Amino acid sequence: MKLEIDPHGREPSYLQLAALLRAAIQAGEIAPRDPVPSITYLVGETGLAIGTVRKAIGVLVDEGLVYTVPGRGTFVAGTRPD
Amino acid sequence: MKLEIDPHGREPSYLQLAALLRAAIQAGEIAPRDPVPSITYLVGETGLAIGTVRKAIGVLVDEGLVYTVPGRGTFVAGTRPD
DNA sequence: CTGTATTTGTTCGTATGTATT
DNA sequence: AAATACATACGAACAAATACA
Repeated sequence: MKLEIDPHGREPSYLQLAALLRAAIQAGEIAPRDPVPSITYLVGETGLAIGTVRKAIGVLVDEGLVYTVPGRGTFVAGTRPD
Repeated sequence: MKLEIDPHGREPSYLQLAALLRAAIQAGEIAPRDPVPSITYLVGETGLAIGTVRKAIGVLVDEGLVYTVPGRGTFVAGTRPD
C-alpha cells in the first residue's frame, strides 16, 4: 500500500491519510475483518505524528468503515454488523 | 453552568464534559444559535487540557448538537439546519 | 501465573495556521 | 494591526486490553 502524504497539500494530512486508507479498503486491498495497518506502522510509513494518524483512523471509525478493538488493532468492518 | 469533572471517574474526562454540555443544552440553558463557552474558557473552568476540551466539543459536533465557526465560536444547533 | 510486547485509549503540552472581529 | 477563537500538527507519557512465550 502506497501512503504518500503531501504536508503542504490543500487537504489536511489527516484527511489525506483517511482518503488513502478508505480507497484501499473500498478497492478490496484489505478484506472485511482483516486488520488495517497499526497506528505505529502508519506513523513510520507516513512520517506523520501519532496524533495525526489517530485522527485519520477516527474519521474512518466515524464513517463505520473500520472498527477498533483495544489491545488488538483496527479492522475493516463487514457489510453487516457482527 | 457548573462544570465539575472528576478526573478519576469511571468515564473519561472528555465524555464527562460532553455530557455536562449536552445536558445544559438540552435543558435549554443555552438557546439555539447561542454560543457555547469557548474552548479557552472551558480549559480555565475545568482544568482540563485544551486537547481534551476540543475532543469533548468534537463529540457534540459529531452529534449535530453544536457547530463551530472558526474565528467566531461554537454555537448550539437549531432543531432544523440553517 | 508471570512477564513482555503490541496496540489502542486517554491526557497532557506546545506551536503554527486560518478566520473573524 | 491586534485580539479572539477554532484547526491542524507536532510530541510525550501513562493506562488498559490483548496476545503470547
